[in-house]
Amino acid sequence: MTKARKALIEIITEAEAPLSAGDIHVLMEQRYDLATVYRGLNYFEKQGTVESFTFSCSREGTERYYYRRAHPHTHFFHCASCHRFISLGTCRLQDLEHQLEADHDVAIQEHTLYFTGLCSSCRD
Amino acid sequence: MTKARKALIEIITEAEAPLSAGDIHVLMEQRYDLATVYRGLNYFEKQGTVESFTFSCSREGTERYYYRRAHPHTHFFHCASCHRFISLGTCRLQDLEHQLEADHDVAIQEHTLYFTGLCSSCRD
DNA sequence: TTTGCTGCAAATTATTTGCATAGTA
DNA sequence: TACTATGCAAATAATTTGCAGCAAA
Repeated sequence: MTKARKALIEIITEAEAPLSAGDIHVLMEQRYDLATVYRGLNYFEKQGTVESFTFSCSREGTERYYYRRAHPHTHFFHCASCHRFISLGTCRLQDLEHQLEADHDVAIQEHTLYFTGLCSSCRD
Repeated sequence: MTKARKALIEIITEAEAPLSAGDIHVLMEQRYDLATVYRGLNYFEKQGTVESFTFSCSREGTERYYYRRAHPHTHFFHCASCHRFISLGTCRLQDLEHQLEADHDVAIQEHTLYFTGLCSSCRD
């Protein structure tokens, strides 16, 4: 475990919302190369410590966002106005997943789910 | 409505699975420029005729996949072995969405959901 | 010492855009 | 005719990779 990876996983663990590679690079005060950030993210994702989803937002463009994996894992809501992510607590898709497996004869291993809309502050 | 857009929406409408811009370009036998395909896709997505999600697959890399919007809309399962998309019928997230709106005080406008795993042929 | 990580720079790839031309209403 | 889409080529931007040097075990 190198300094760069320690810093990386610490930042992800303490973040309350998913972060892009660029976000993390900035939070590290650019002490490590962007390529190092990407390699670290891929490493942790392969380990299963981190998971990610690709998200498009008019302001930020399309980027991959990374967050610490929990069990059961978490999904996020993205506010289209203030562009913040809000954690929606633990995943509630188990029942649906089992129904879909039965109905369509597939074995589901993973899913990606996120929501967009307006948060309470931006709705008013 | 131009020829290029007619061809584009016809291909998407007849496809049983989401297609990438590259897929569509090939299905058009490259009669139209890739830039034209992208512009057409953005046009139809803004119209609400088409929707899309960004999907990463080891074989294909990260690409945006487009499909015809239905009401209620559809989600897809992607087989990690044969790399085919399977439609999972109409969306069953309404109840969960309302629960989440109540629990987290947000107004959900959209969601993105897809599953990965093994299809029945590849599971054996 | 040996293996694997990092920095740097360059490559890759999906997607977008500027501009002149062609097509549509 | 007037407006908008298309083709082509170049630009963007996120992410990956080769290679040489450095750090960790």
